[in-house]
Amino acid sequence: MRVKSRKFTQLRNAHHREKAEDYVEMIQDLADQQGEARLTDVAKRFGVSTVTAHKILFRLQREKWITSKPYRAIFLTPRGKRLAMESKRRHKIVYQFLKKIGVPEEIAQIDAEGMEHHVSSETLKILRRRLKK
Amino acid sequence: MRVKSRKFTQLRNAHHREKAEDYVEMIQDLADQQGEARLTDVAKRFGVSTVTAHKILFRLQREKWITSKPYRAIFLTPRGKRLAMESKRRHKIVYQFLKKIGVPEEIAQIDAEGMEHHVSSETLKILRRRLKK
DNA sequence: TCTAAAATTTAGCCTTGGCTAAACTGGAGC
DNA sequence: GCTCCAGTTTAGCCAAGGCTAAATTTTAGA
Ligand SMILES: [Mn+2]
Ligand SMILES: [Mn+2]
Ligand SMILES: [Mn+2]
Ligand SMILES: [Mn+2]
Repeated sequence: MRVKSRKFTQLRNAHHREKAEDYVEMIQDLADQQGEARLTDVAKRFGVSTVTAHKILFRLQREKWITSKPYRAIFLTPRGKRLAMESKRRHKIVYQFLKKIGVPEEIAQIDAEGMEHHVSSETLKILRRRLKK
Repeated sequence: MRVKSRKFTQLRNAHHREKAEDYVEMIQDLADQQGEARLTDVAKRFGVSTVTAHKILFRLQREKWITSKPYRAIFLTPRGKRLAMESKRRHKIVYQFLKKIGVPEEIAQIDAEGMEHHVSSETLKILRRRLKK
């Protein structure tokens, strides 16, 4: 009986992980594109205030996904790098799958940004297999 | 430039709508299955305390998705009924699509519970078309 | 070098959605 | 009709993630 509610519990957990996934992914992108990730750029790309971004980054530092010294750039920990790679891979597969079945690029981008966090590894495997065909 | 961040804004909006969608869907289910939706059953099915469910239902009432009198059952407004129907339809299509491409039932249930809220009407149309084939 | 602008941090506010403890109410059953 | 119990509500706590205003630090340019 209580098993019925498990999917909602997992949904709540997914939402807790979401911010971490999107942020480490973004930090990796910025490091690749600009050499380093700065708070201002992170905030700009997410469309939030620097204060909000700063608070989220503070939590991510506490949770050991990133490191940074006051007023300096942000770096991924090894653990953070791993999460970034996995997240980017998942993101790309979901996005490409959507495009493959005929979703317009812009819409695929929006949908993938949300869907990616709710795709299990089992489902991901199946999407990837379809993508290769 | 600021356009780049739109997908994240939409993601945040989707998360605000999520609880409303899942709750009205559940209220409709309970009404169908037990004649009426009671707070205790709603809380049980979501795996949260009655206090949490009560607070969420209070907000949904404020936002005119539901009505209820103190210590009484919960009812959907016309607007709430419409949202429940649309949500259930979207949920079903996503779930069935996942099963169709080979995702095991239990996993499809979990993934669909999260993914459904991030599937645009354009993507939904495409999933439905594939489902019919 | 010094100063002003830009970047970052801090303070303090709000809403949502979690929780436990405790109070209250309606109704079932004696 | 009364009692008591299950169901509901209220009070009060917490964390996350949104904001603006203000303080602080870094850095670029004259
Ligand atoms: Mn995302
Ligand atoms: Mn649903
Ligand atoms: Mn759902
Ligand atoms: Mn989500």
